[in-house]
Amino acid sequence: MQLEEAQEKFIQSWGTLGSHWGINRTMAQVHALLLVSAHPLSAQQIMDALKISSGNANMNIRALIDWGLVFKELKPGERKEFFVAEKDMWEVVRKITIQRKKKELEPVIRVLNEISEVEENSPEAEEFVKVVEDIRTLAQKADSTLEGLVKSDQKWFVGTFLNLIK
Amino acid sequence: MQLEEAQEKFIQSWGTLGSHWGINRTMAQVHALLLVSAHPLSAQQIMDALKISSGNANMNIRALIDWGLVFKELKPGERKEFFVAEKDMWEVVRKITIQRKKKELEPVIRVLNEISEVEENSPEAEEFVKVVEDIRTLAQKADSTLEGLVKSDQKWFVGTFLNLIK
DNA sequence: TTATATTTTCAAAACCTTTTGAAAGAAGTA
DNA sequence: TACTTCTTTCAAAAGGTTTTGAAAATATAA
Repeated sequence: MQLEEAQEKFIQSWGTLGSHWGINRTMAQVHALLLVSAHPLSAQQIMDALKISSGNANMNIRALIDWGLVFKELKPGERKEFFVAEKDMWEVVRKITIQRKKKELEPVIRVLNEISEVEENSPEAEEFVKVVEDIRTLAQKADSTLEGLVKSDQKWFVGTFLNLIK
Repeated sequence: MQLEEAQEKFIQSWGTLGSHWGINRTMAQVHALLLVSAHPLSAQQIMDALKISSGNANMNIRALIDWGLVFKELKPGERKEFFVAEKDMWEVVRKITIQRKKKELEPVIRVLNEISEVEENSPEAEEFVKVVEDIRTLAQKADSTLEGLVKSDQKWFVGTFLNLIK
């Protein structure tokens, strides 16, 4: 397979994966493009490569920067900005985990805490509390696990931790 | 807080979480409704409770059954079908993991395997292969981890495993 | 068989998210 | 200052997904 074809496939595939992961398709494609680029790219180059508008490019580049997945790079003498991707995949996983934990898991845990204080004055209410407590336990465990993952380093995770689970 | 208000909040919250997890909002709400119902519900009761159409209810109930998150229950003497949710949260997590692994992770791994066979006849191609290999390693580790999670039982996971990561 | 209850299908409508591109803004240059 | 280049904004358009509800299909009972 030739390089260009492989890059194309990678960008498409990463875009699809991203769209299942709270990262929109284009955002993931921009990230993929920067991942496989040997050099930093300008907004214009990204627009051309992915055939997207300036507004779209700008919006998604900014979002990627917010997530910490892409960095600005200024070249001396050049007015325009260039962009590079975070290439350490462990960092990428960590940063996506941080965002999703904050946006998804934490709000649910807050609601679960709230509603587990329902008055247990009927069999239905007792049953309800049981279900909610069960979910809350699991959600808090998941939260700790992700917190641990975010804090751990890759060597330990891949080297030690994964051997335990298999 | 009163039971009804708490149930309402739970259903909304579960719906929001679901929509970030490859389960559409209504599908997650149906699941939530069944989770907090003390008794099996008919399609009509689900339609009334969530104020959704018959088509919508039917479609999402069927999807939940496909995922193994909801079961049909037939009552003697009753023509209509009743539905109950899988209430073991560990099973719920397992079943969602199975689906998402199959639909998202596995296809990406297939593409990564394919494109890592690109001809390494330039520095760009070598760089590309390095990035792809890196991702492939992580993806395969993630796959093993999830496979392990799917096969492990909750007691071990929550009791032993989680203490290691904190 | 016919009548009735229930489930399923699917095209159209509603809804939500993403993308576009023109215009405005910002920043450097002459 | 005015000019050029690049970035950002945002209302409208496009695109995608979900929902509706009438009609068709299915199942049971009489």
